[in-house]
Amino acid sequence: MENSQGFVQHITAKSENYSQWYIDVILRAELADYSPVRGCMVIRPYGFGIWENIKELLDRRFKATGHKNAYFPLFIPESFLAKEAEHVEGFAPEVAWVTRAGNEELAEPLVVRPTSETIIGHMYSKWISSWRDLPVLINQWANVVRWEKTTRLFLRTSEFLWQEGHTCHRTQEEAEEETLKMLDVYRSFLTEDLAIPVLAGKKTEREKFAGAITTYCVEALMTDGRALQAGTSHNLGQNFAKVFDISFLDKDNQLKYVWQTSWGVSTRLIGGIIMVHGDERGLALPPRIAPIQVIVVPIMPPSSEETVLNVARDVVERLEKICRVELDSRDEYSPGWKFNEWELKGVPIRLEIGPRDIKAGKVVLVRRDTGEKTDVPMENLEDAVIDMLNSVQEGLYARAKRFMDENTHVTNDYGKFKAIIEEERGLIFAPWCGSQECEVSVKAETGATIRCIPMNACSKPGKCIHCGDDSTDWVYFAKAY
RNA sequence: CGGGGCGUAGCGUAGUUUGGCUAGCGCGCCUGCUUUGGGAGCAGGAGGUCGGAGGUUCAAAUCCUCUCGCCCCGACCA
Repeated sequence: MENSQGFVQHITAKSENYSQWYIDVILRAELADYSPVRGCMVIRPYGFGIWENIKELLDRRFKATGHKNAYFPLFIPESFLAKEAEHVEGFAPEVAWVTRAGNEELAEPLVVRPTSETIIGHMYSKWISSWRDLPVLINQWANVVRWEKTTRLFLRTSEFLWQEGHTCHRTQEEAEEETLKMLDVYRSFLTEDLAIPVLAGKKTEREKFAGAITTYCVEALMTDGRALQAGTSHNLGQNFAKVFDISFLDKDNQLKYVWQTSWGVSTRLIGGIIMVHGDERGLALPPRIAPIQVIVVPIMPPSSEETVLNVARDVVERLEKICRVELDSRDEYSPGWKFNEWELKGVPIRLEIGPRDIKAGKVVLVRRDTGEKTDVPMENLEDAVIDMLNSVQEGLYARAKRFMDENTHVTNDYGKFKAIIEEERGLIFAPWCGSQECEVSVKAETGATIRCIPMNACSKPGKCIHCGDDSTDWVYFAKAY
């Protein structure tokens, strides 16, 4: 496939077939590949590099808010999952079972964790006995398994990587505070590090986590106009504390149940990055999480090959101190080929250096988001690279924010609502009466769901988009992944 | 899980309707030479049990049955 500019030849045009474009980008940029096991994917080194950067930056934010990492088992006794009624109902259809080891049937079947509330709850009940043991602030980086009927690379796979935070608190207020704090960690992480603007809000009863009192979320808008749930933070109340008997003696000598939270983001974020920032040329990675931030492409005609390579190596050596840089000195590919390849892979900055530059004492920087080329004197190298990395990070965010703003519609006319969902998609901010009947009907009639009730509630009175009764909230609707 | 489509070399495909000898082409790959500022050129070369299993037939990529996987559109979920 060749687009009008004649650059990218190996990926489907984004404008023609978004789904195929998405898959092509992942496979061609070598982020991931299909595995021999249905619904499972292999995350290749370049894709895993993105995940490693996500982990590092998020982990730093978790540590800064007082959390510590731990690891709980992959296998959970069947009986645990069954203890919380809503929880088991929510997850039962998609759990994988281990019923046999070698030739022996297990006395109690084990489930492969779809999430770890239950086994962590069990452990917490052993560890907590006094108000002095609280709060417990633990996170785990792990894989989980949910047997999915329809899978899509990164967005929904039967096994995926994520982090799940699980905390216990002395009071309801403290748990709510933690839930919102971690939601804000996600919000700031997505906006600052992934350059993805989000809506932060609360899920409706229907959309909330199985077993939670309240689920908060960050929702992002993909460039095809569909919303993606990018992260969730749950206030679990005392639901799990009661069934796993996580209790403590409080200051007033009363035995009380703890108040819990859990929160998570997954490798799905990588799908979000692709669909928010990617373009006709392929991936475009925010510098903060790009495995390679600067790719150095030497232009080396045989006569000056040694000279150019030596200067290029010096440049790499200088840049290694301030960013993630690599040298592409492969001789078997032409410079033009490399330009396209690294653009497809979304590297934020390309640094070109050839005989002409060396003569002039400069290098050429090309930014991925705009394609703009800049000559930079050799002595300003570090400053220019740092400035440009920041500028690309901001540029990607600004572009994504503009897209989200331009694709957020406000209406209380159901006819218009249907037309928007049908024709242009995007987010629709509309009044809602609060009833599940209307929520379900809207979904059945348009395919759109309530993505969230925004945090800073809109107090403007309105009439429900569906039934016309007085609204309780203005909410965001969208078709979602 | 329902409806539709597709599996032929690493990738993209022709051939399948109407069975027939050695399965053709492009890209990529290997070797050599020339090249190098937006996917370089020439020459030579390697690579296939046609997704898998069974069946029909003198003969199967092609027909039949079953099965696995992927994609698209819906229903369900991070």
